[in-house]
Amino acid sequence: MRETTLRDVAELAGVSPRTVSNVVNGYAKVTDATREKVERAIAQLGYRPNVLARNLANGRSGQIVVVVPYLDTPYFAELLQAIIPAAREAGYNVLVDQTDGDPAHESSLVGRGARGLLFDGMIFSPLGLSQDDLSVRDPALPLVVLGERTSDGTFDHVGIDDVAASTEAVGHLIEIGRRRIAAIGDQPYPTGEAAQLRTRGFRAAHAAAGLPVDESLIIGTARFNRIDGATAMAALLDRADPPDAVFCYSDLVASGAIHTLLAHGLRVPEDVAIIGYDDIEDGRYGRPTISTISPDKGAIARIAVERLVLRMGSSTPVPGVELRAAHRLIPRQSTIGF
Amino acid sequence: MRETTLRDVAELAGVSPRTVSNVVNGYAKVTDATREKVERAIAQLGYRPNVLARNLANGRSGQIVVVVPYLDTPYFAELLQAIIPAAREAGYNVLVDQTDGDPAHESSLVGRGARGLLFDGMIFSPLGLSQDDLSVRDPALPLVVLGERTSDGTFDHVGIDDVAASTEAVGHLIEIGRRRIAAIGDQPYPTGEAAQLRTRGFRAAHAAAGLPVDESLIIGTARFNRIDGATAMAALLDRADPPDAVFCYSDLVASGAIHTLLAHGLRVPEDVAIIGYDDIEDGRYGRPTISTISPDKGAIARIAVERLVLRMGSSTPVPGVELRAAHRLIPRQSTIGF
DNA sequence: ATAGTCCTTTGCAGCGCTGCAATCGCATCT
DNA sequence: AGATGCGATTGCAGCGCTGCAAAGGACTAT
Repeated sequence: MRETTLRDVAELAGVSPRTVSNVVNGYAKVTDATREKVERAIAQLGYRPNVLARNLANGRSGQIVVVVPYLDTPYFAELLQAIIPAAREAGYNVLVDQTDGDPAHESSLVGRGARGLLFDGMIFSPLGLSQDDLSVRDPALPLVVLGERTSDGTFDHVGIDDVAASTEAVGHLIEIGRRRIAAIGDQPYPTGEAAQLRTRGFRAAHAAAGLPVDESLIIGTARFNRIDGATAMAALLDRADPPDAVFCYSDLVASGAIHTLLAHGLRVPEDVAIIGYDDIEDGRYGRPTISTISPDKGAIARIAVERLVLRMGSSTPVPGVELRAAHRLIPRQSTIGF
Repeated sequence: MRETTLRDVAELAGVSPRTVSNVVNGYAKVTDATREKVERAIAQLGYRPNVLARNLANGRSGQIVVVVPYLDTPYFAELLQAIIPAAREAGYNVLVDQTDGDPAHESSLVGRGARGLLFDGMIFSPLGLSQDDLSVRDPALPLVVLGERTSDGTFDHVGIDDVAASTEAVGHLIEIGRRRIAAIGDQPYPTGEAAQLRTRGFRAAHAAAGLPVDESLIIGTARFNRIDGATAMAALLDRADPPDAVFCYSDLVASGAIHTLLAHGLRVPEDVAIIGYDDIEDGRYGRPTISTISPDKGAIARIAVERLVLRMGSSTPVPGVELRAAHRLIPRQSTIGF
């Protein structure tokens, strides 16, 4: 049994298919009488537009793809959670893809031949991809990049001011009287741009307060996971001169660090104050709750979708811009106590 | 500038469009000579098939949608992480949707008129949806349901044997000598089927060991999050007779419970043993690592996709079946120590 | 040499919808 | 009455691809 088509509806309603199309799309001027007739026919036949055909006819798919490194990282999951409704509101469906941070996979996605025309645009949050890889992409694909990149002028970039945010975070630790402050999460290599910006903020805050930086307190980690935080914190505690505060490059790292501290019988924040980054939901409910830098995820999602829609709608190239979403410092129990 | 089409390639290669199509799709018999000619033309023009047109022509979109209640729940994120590659291997793209557990949203998705023909099938992990809601859905939509439901015969259901798994989990606690065992996560109302199965296993394990069940040790929670576990555990510790072990209905709940225990200066598992459910990544790296029931997520994903593909490919109704993926008990530090 | 066989290649038509521009019908104006 | 204007409706053609069945070509068998 065939699905009912526009033509079927038109026949029943006694109008042309084109008019039915107009009704369905709310186009143009249609008399109330005609509209009603058509709508009755639609209801009677249970007509549902064939999205595929519509897409082909007007050359767009109405879908955008959001590419993240890991779906199971709370930050990305929460971001996605914000992007999906924003995109839907703009009339787009969201396809999700994950790359596992694999550079090959990441560049195959932005590169030519991707997946044909299944999506009209892409919101991409690269991880293992360096700046160069982004430049060899298909220039026709509307692209908005999230995170710590800089636009080469052919795509938009949305992020928060990481250096400023990190400076605030560390400044907060200094303000509450801490003097031996560690940093967990540095990644001093090409694909570690995000981490490096945070390290820069770490230094800036020290400089602003006239404090020296103990380089040995900057601990590198391969990723920003709980286990990384837990391990790094354990290493810090093994030292003769453990820190009295730690700036963690993600809330997951902070969570791992806190875990280690509690397991060692230390108190947070009394013995060691901890501040994280990302403001994931877990951090709001743990014990202690985690002080953090909260990027405005709703704004990031909204801005990203808005820009992407703009790009997709334009027939001429849109110059790439740098866009900043707001962030704020949220002091919680892990720095200011109960 | 138009994208190059099949016709352009055909012209350049000096063959018919149909032959180019055959080459692109690896169809039928094509001479090596012809194939090579065509492939050269494709490369020269940078031709990419228009997926939209292909979809329209053969009446399928090549996409399936996976609907989960929350994207930011690790269990769902990990499941999705398994489903996406499995679907891709079968030639399908994955659309992701989340319902926030909202019954209205959930039923609008499975109901008629959903999103037209944008997806060929759906893998659905309902939460707030009761059995009845599932039955009023569009019968033409191939559907595979995950979790703790039972099929009404028009769709497939994939899950693990929750009662057996829960029985094993609690049996393990009994085996290591615990006698006052609590359960955190019960949901004694219509949409709490998953929870109820676990409670049933909890009772079964007690019965098998000839132990009485202390009803007051069965704690209900609204969701399966960390905060729920933390709160419930705190309540248990306030009692005059706290438990010596807890069966948590998810690893997140377990994680929250452990957090509370450590914060109270108690030791896990020495003072209180904890076992979770889901085997999420966090549980493998925390401290202590969390003993858990590990559903074979890879198998769930594979089976779900396989069945869905079968349904989508069949023109006649496929009877719905109940499918079970394997699970296993993984004892870790939170029950057997370091 | 002719018929028969088998494999490769082709042409046609159409998936269901929409952009475009033409057309129709009606009311208003001179 | 005829001309003019304007909004509502329509027809055409085509988006780019594939299913189908038939045509073509090369080769073998008689």
